[in-house]
Amino acid sequence: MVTSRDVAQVAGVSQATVSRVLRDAGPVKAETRTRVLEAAAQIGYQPNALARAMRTRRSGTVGVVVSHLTNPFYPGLIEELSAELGSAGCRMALWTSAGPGQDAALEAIRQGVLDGVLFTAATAKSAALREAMRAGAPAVTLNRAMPGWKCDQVVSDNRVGGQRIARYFAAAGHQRVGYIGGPAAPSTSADREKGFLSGLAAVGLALPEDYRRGGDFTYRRGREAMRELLSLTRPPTAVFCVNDLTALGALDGARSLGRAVPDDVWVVGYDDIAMASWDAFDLTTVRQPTAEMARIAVQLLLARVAEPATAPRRVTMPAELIVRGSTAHHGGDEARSAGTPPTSRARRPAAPTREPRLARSR
Amino acid sequence: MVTSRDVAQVAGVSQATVSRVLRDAGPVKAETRTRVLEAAAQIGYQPNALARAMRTRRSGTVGVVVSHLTNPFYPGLIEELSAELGSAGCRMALWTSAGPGQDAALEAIRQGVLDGVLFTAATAKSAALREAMRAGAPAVTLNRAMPGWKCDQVVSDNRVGGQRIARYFAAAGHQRVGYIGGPAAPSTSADREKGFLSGLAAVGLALPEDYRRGGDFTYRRGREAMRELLSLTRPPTAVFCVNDLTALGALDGARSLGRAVPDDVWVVGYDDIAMASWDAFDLTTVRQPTAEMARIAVQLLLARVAEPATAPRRVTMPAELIVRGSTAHHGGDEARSAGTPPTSRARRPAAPTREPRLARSR
DNA sequence: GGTCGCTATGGTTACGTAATCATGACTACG
DNA sequence: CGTAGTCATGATTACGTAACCATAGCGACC
Repeated sequence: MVTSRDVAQVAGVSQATVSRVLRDAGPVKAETRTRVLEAAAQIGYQPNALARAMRTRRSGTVGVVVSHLTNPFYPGLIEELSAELGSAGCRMALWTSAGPGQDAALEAIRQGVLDGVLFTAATAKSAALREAMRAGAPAVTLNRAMPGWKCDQVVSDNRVGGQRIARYFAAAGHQRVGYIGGPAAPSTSADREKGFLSGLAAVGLALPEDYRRGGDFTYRRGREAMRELLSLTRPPTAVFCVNDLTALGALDGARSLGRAVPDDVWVVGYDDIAMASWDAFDLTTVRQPTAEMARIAVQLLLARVAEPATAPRRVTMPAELIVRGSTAHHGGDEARSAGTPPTSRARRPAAPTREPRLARSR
Repeated sequence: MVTSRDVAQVAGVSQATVSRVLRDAGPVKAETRTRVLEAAAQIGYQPNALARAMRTRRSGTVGVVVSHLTNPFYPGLIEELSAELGSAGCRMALWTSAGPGQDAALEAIRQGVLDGVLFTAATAKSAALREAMRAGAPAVTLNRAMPGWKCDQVVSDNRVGGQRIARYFAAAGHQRVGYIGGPAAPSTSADREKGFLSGLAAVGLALPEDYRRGGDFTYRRGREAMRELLSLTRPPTAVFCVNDLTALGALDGARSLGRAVPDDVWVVGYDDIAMASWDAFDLTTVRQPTAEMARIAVQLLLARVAEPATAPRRVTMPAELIVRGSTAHHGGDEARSAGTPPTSRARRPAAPTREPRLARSR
């Protein structure tokens, strides 16, 4: 391994001067500087990041914890985080909270490997996480509101998002609306549900227990839950699903029973994952400004790493309703007046009737 | 920060003894050991991973480079890699090769931050990568065959996978078959295409230029390419798409022109991503043993980190045809009798060219 | 009973860098 | 012309751990 001492020897200066040149810190004569840089290039010197990290107590690595990568919402977010961290000169260590991911990330931070952690899967459940944040570990929760927690938080306004869908349904004249939810712990599902319920209440609609199904953010559960809803004697005519994956399952569930979307039932999701705009689904959904959120989360985290003592900050971003073919068909006019930006009104193909697919051949 | 010296002081021993106890190395009296462990627990000692890494020249972090996370094939792979690395006590640093990902990973390895790198997006294009491997950087390519490269490689048999689909089409009596490919550089698309072509040739079928479209692994391009194919005066009756994402686009493209799948046209993909089994697609595809591949890749990499001088190894795994509704419907009987019976034969022990050694120790 | 060999431990150093301290040369200024 | 201040640089130390070396104690064996 070639070290800064080797560079110093070749350039005929001391190691301290090499360090000064490479960090661009402290006074150094222009001629010396070029001599050092040339020597470094000549012998192919690469500073040892570990030694540097140990001395500066900054590793240049940030941890990211996601719940399930198989929910396509996260890969998109991670790509944006990756780009953002990369342009800030940081590396990204990734954990999935399935398994010991959260704890492993916290351990890494205690061991000095990480400068900070971005949690995209935090819930109030984790005692370890709570303790770490109380202890002042540089952490930001992204896409999770942690009321009363001593950490930076970046979320989009899930409550308003839910409310908006309730108003949208009501404005289109739906009387029987359904809801397929998510796990209780994550703030995203809780807030979307609260918003949806309060929005319904505001326009005088109820959500009977029958029209309300639990879920787990998965396609499979969405499909199943929709089949349950549509098997009721008076099924809902519009269903809000807590996320897109659930909604895509719900779409397929409806079709599997021969119901047409949106003619027989409206389906709305949340997240605007890439698949939502595919022909096969053409899903109305709510888009969070993920790129912006990722950017802010990284900024907050790096700022906290640089200045750990500042008061926790919380940033809430607006969400945007994206109207597509899974709702717009019938009652389109009322819908549009309900406060949807005109840009997001999707091109609606005339004859979208998607026939239910034939059964599996097995 | 609490250090091993603090532990030593509390336990009334030397720092060297603390180190011995915590690494479980060297002789230590049982009583001393418990005293040290108690002291460590009492003052909440966590070994500093950076200092340890610097001393041992092993960081415990492995880099993973993927091309695009938005191709759902990769998230699945990453989850498996993450689990595998986690159970080996390693952390995972992630880069996407969009942007300077590859180079950043190589830089990290030179800087001592990484013990090794798993490349899932390598192509022969990257001079930096080639040079790094020639220089002996511990690296494994996963899902990429790099003929002549001096590095460990784990792939599934993409050529045989392509061949199998050709035989499957021919056995079902298809005369006009189409192909939607991928970029030229990755070995996956190249090998699948070669296999498909040679398989067609073997059964006396041709693939006219008209029936052959380039692609880029995306849904959008699959849709577009399928619409092109189906707009021909004599369109193909069966289309093989280089990966599932392309195939899902192709499915939607066919439907957007009012063609029924599989009655009007068969569609086959490659990868068996989660969505392939969704109702809306029900896609026939080829499944690679990704979990196994991930496991072997991690083993190979860790083995090479431990013993860098060994000769590069290459492991090829068999792939399995998964028949679903996007093909089996018409001519299902011929297909099944003459071609590849669904699971039984597909899982035929095709004898990996190299035995996966190193059984899991769990 | 002296030497060998093993156990258990402490002292010391090395890893490669950044930060601190020290020093000499030079400039500015009264 | 003397002194204060800045510039450019070298010497030294510290970061926290693991590895190496030294040594004391102790039993065994011929």
